[in-house]
Amino acid sequence: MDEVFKALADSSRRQLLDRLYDSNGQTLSELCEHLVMTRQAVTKHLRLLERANLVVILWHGREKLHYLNPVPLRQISERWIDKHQRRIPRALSELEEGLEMIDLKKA
Amino acid sequence: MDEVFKALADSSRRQLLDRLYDSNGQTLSELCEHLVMTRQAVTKHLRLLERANLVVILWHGREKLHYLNPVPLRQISERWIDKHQRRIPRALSELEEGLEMIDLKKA
DNA sequence: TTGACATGCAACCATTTAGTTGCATAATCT
DNA sequence: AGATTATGCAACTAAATGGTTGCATGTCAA
Repeated sequence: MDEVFKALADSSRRQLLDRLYDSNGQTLSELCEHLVMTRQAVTKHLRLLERANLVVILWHGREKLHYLNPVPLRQISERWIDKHQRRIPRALSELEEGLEMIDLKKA
Repeated sequence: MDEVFKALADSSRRQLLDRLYDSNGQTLSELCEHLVMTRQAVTKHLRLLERANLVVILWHGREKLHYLNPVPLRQISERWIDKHQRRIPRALSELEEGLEMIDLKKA
């Protein structure tokens, strides 16, 4: 799970995922086209995404095709994010309690 | 949104959020108790969480109380993660297409 | 009022990260 | 076969990150 969070931490990498979302199965060169950095930098980002299993690679001759794998995203949602999200009302009421407690002391 | 993803990238910080999930409104010292690093390191992590608005701080005398704020998590879910998650079936069929395309060429 | 406790601030350090440049290799096209 | 294209690999650099230590400050309690 750590690798997925780490992979998502960089906005260039999230951008790459977004570009694959728009058009899946792009080659490395295609992914580089609208980006400012060098191809080698993009390669490194994609390698991280691949390690985190967020992107799957298919070789087609000398071309490297990149496909999204949305499963790890579902996993971090299910295992972590949803848990915290479900507690929004409770967290807010606890914060309110905290505020009251402080004000009581002050009064 | 970037700050939230960055904040979540570190496992110590996710752990801190988990500890607040178990018991909201803890002081800095309390949060330090079961961790291996120094108080100052924890402070830095909490500062990042605060900047990302994942944690809200209430001062109570000399004590700093930390409360969860689950809203940013909901936001990154709504604005980013859900979008990608919703496309699981499509992403998988695109990957399949890719595989077929390659196999066709080979045959 | 003095001592203990909760926290902040600053300087420093090692590692990781995000990027670069330069060169090598392999597939494709003419 | 030769030129072009798609990619990989390695070495290097600057900046960010995660951690430390040492000392300062403010609050509480005896």
